[in-house]
Amino acid sequence: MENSIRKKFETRAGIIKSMGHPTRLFIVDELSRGERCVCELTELIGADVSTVSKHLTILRNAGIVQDDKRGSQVFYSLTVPCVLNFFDCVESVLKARLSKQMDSIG
Amino acid sequence: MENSIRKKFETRAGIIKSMGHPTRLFIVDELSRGERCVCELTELIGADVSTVSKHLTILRNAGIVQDDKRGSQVFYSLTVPCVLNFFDCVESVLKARLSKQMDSIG
DNA sequence: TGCACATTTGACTATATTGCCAAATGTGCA
DNA sequence: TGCACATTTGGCAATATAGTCAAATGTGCA
Repeated sequence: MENSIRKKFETRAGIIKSMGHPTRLFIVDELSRGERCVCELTELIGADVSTVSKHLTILRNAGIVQDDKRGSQVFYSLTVPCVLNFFDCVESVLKARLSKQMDSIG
Repeated sequence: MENSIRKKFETRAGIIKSMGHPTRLFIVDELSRGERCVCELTELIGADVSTVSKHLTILRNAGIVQDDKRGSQVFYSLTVPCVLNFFDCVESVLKARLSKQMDSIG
């Protein structure tokens, strides 16, 4: 694969990869219903704040979320709504997976 | 996070994660133009066949691609066309990232 | 059967990711 | 200033992932 092509796919894969983690996908899902501060997300996820913060950093670096510091809190929100389409497609994949399973059982 | 919720996001993140690798994203892109055998993909990617085969296994297990063995060759194709929407959204994210950069430069 | 070709699998090393704790940083307020 | 709270960062151990080579498997054909 030519180098500029490889770079192109590295950049794009990086964006997708940032959502390829259960906690981060949960965050995206949660932010689809509005902005949330780190403390709210931490409460919902039930992990260490530092862990949540790092996941948010990964999503921010990818460009999936943006942060808004207000007072001592930091509110995160989605930068681009289209990431929600991922969920629909993932459901299609799951559906296709199931019908394949059915076929194999007969 | 409750256990059934965690599992739900693990399953879905796994599907997304399978596309979060440059080579695998390239494969998805290439398959959007029709089925390809392992040898063709290997040629295009320029990596070891075994590496390509393993990437294809990951995509197959995720449910993104399906294989069709014909003779001594194995042809891969997309199971669900909607994964191509990912590309459009990724471009939006890149665009948003760029305009943010512009803003920060002023 | 035996050979050429296509693909997968196993074993291994190198590298990357994750999560936790502790410490640092930043903010508002008494 | 000093304290409480929110968040980020650094360091570290456990785990997961990626790539390579060698070997195994499967197919078609002479």
